[in-house]
Amino acid sequence: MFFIQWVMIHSGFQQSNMRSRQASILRSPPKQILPVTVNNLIVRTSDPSYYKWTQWIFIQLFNSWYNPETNKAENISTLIPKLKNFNSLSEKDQSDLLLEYRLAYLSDTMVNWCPQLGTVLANEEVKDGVSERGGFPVERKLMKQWSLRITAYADRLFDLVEKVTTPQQKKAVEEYITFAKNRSERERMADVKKISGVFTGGYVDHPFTGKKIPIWIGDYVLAGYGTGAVMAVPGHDSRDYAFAKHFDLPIIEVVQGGDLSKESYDAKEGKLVNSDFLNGLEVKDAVKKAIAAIEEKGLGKGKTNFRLRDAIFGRQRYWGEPIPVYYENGIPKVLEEKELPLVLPEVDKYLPTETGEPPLARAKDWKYKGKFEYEYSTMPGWAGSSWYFLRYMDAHNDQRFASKEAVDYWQNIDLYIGGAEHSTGHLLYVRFWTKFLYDLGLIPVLEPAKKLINQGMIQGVSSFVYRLAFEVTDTLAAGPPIGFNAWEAAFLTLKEIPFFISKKRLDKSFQDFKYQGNDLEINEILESFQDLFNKEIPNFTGKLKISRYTPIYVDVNIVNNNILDTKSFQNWREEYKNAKFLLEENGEYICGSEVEKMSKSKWNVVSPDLMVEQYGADALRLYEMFLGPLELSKPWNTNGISGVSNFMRKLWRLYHNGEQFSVSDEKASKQELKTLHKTIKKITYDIENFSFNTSVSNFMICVNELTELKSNKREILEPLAIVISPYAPHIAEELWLKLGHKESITYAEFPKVNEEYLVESAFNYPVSFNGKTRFYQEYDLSLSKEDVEKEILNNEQTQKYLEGKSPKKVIVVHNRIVNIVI
RNA sequence: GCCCAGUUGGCGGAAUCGGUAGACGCGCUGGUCUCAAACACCAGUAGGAAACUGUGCCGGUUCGACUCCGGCACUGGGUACCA
Repeated sequence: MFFIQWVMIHSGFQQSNMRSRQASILRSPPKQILPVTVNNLIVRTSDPSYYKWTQWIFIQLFNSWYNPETNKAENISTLIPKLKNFNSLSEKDQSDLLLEYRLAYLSDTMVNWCPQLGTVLANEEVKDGVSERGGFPVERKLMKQWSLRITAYADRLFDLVEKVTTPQQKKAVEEYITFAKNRSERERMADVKKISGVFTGGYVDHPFTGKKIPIWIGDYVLAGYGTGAVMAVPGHDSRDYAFAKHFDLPIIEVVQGGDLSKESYDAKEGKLVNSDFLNGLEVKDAVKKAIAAIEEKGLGKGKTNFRLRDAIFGRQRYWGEPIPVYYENGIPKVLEEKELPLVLPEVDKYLPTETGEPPLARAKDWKYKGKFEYEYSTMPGWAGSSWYFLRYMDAHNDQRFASKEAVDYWQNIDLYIGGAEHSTGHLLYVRFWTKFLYDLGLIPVLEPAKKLINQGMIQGVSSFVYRLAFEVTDTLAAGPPIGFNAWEAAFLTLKEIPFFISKKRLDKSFQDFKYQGNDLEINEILESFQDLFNKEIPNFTGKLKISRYTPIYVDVNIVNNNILDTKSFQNWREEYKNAKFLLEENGEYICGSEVEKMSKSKWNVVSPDLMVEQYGADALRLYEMFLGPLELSKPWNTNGISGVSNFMRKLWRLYHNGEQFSVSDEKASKQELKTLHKTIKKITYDIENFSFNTSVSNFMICVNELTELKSNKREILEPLAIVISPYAPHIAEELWLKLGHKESITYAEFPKVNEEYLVESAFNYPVSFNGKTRFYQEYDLSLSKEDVEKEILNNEQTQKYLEGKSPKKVIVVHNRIVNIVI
């Protein structure tokens, strides 16, 4: 099923870019890969008939608060009686007060504001304090933003005991609750080498020993961490340790196991020492006991702190669902259900206004009831995707997000497969919205999915070329003065003729982007470039100096095995048409490479379309599975696809004699049945365990064995087609029709294993000495453990390895292994 | 920095409960077919002459460790406005 989402533009000014991105998303994955296309189940979150309900859910969030007593979301009306003097407040004050409780609320949040672009930037769009696009300064700015009170659900998002969960989900939950802190703090944390800090002059009393402890401020401490308690463990935290060493502060060992004169002991394992009533306890127990003791003394209370922050819900972009809010005298109010959807208004440009308001502020006469301003920010990309699993259940309902019958019937997703990179954002919000809708009694489930698998991502292999930067020296000093034109030409040449150095040669001469030393290699480089240079400008007398190099992403489609096609490179971009290269001795230009996420900006995207054209959709499907475990990330490499393609040809041949379809109705042999049932057993196991890569291997083994047996029996080939159909649906369907069936193979029953065919009569024992396998010995399965032991000790080869000694111990694991300890 | 995952031949990977390391495929080498090439087919392919050694590194548990435990290194992902 397809899921088409908003495509956001990065920064307002690239509409054409936006169109191409949208197109590329529509194109991939190639729809032939999917066995079934259910056209009426396409869900577009950008379609008003869909986002009407996204807006509707937002209104429910606005109208709700989280009741800590019942531990669930409730309508805001149940809150009002609990608020003192609520009715005597002004309308504005009432609104402000309620906003402090609503699950969708306006708040002041810190954002990366770029005044020149007039927009808020993602952290990843900010590099070294300037915008990635355009290099404009970025400042941290406090902004009124719509936010969702996801923290109200922190306990429940983290609470794994709550009804449904799987180990995978637990893992995912842990990923959700990741560290939250703002950028400047992160930058300070990253800079751990610098140790700076100061004694404040103040002291605190130790709650248990009563000793006075001086308070220092360190740069590496997070401002938001903890709640006012003073904490430092110089013996057992490497940063605290470095800090204490630097300022010569006392370091007291409290956990045994390290050597504090040399380094900190950070491991949280070991017995406590120098800790009064905690001495002798393990760290875990000591923490519990210390918290209990603090509570007993009335000094504090144990509390679990979640590293979760409320989710900012407003975006200063055009492409997104309008937030169904208008302002009446500065008071935010939501639309009524019958007024939905609030559709995106037309604007002249997808740019912020001159005064820095979001693009929606450009819309002419876009006012609620003709007089009240709408909210100008839009919803983030994840808004629509936070509930689309529900819409699939009833995609065309215009009365409700999905009918009650549908949500009761379908419940939740059986299996959610998504990349780990989605865990933090998307999944967190889906689970939050699901719990919220459950609280309101709108859906019967607490979790969007019964099971969750984090599939690995197919990564790209980026290639780099290295451009050298030169300086011209001695232009005036050398010989007769050269004319202005020659001098200018030199600079133009440097600009217009980019010089690229091959990776291996680069590695010999450069470190950390800087040219190191004046070795032979680099002189050679200079000479060869000087030659090129002098050819370009005959009367040039200046000297070249290499200053540094810059790695540049190069389109992977013109690189093969790290070797650059230099001709194609020159044609790739106008600015490189005069490019010169310093090659390896064998005349090749070697590129640098790195494995990373596929991304247009990294020029490492390979499209599967070509693969489908060349090998077919089944081969691509099989190959993708064959690449490795579902949960592992790996770089996309098409080198092995011919293997699965060959396999499919062999499979086809089993059912054919030359061009002719040929399947016999003879009884299958024991051997053939064994091969078939072995395969059924393995594939059944693999499907249950999502181990699709080994399935493909086993189909190959099966087809190889059947080819060997020259098997073309219907009794074998018919079940085989069914077993393979989930993996290679197109070819299986075609074979199925040729086998004479009228109905699609999709409806055929999956064959069951018959263990009878798999029974063996003997086992070939690996015989090992001190754990090393030396030879094999076959024994009948009926032989008991004791008999095997007796037999093996009398074995001629055993005697050879024993060299006359008598074994200390003989271990026989029945039908598994023999190990003799000498 | 913090959180998560991974590291096995030339390459992708297999080994299901602690019990035969390298299944299957790619690549490579040699051969058959061909005037030749491609395709196809056959054989070999962790290293080493061998004894043996080998699953990122150091240590531990065990008769036995890719698998379990402790520590470390490196790579990838996330870190909240890419979705």
